[in-house]
Amino acid sequence: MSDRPYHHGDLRRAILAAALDVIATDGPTGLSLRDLARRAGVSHAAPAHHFRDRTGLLTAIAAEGHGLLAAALAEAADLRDAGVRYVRFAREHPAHFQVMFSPELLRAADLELTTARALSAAALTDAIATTAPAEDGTDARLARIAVWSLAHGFATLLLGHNLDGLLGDEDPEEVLRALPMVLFPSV
Amino acid sequence: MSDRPYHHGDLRRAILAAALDVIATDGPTGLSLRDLARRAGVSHAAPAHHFRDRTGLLTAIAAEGHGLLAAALAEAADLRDAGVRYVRFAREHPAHFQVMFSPELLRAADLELTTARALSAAALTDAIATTAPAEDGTDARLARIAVWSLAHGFATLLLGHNLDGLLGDEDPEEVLRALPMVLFPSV
DNA sequence: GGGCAATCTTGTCAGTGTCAAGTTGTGGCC
DNA sequence: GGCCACAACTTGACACTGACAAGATTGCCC
Repeated sequence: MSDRPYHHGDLRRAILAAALDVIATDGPTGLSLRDLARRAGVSHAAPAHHFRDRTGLLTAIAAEGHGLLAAALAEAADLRDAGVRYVRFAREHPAHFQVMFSPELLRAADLELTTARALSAAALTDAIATTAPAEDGTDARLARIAVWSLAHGFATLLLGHNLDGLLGDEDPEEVLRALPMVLFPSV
Repeated sequence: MSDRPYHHGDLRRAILAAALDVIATDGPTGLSLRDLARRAGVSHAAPAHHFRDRTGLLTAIAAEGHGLLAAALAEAADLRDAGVRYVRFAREHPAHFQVMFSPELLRAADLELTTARALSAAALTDAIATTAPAEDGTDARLARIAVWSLAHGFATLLLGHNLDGLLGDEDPEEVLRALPMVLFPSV
């Protein structure tokens, strides 16, 4: 309508960026395709061509997120480092993280999503396998559940500002590092 | 409009029940005030009188959830039991749990919500204080973060069906009980 | 029994997601 | 170089939603 060119250039990327921005502050609920279109300076139906659906857009974000997470976990030195990297990912990509674990917003059967998810899952499994072989009879499967649960819970509570009062001005990563030791003797 | 009486009787409770039903399967996104009104057999604007807003309805659910959680945690025998009860609460009240930790859907300043939240927080703190006094220099604050993170992460992943493949047919509560021991030696 | 407040209805408005059909630009193929 | 198929985008429409305003009904309390 204005003096903008008919073709945006990289509308897909622009929409994704705007969506991440909105989700990071207002959550997936605050997302409006028409609003994203306005921000990108295109008509209200333009996003549909790239993502088909609202669900399609969120699914694309989740898939991208799993790719980023897999890359982050691939460089983990040991198991504890994997946990730290997991939380760091959640803090650096809060929108991705939130969407990745909201299954009711995603197209579960999407191929791009399922392969990306398999990738990040494998990265976590690898991090565990390389660090702690089951010398003491510890099940690798249980180890994965334990590390994943601890890191995921910490990250989720952190993003939801549920730990603000508890952490004070401490570095969350340092606190996370200390948690396993705290956990064991007391239980 | 039909032969139903003008006054519903307990519309507030009916709307809440229907909302919990919808959220448990479709998440908070799938919630529609008009749909809830239809289910209860009232006009589309009736719910507003009890909850003011969509946000008001979700805030009421979150407050109720914190009350239920506080009651469940109050009976915890020890710290590990508190974790188990936390996860059990999440499984028995998935809609409450989901809404309670979606701050962007809630009216943060709501009095009923903040007092209920303080109640559940106190219950968790109590469970920790009674069980594990800081004999070995362990910070109670860290213990709370640790137990909360582990239980919260486990519950969240469980509800999101992220552990289905890992758990098999095992009892989630038993697996959770084993996690702290798994966690310590390997990290 | 009369009024009054709580409860519920009807009507309306702007905003949204999605679909269908048309327009405009681009790259490739001869 | 010209043409054509296809991708990218627009316009228009429809049903649905949350929210608001104003009116109707009901039960309760003095």
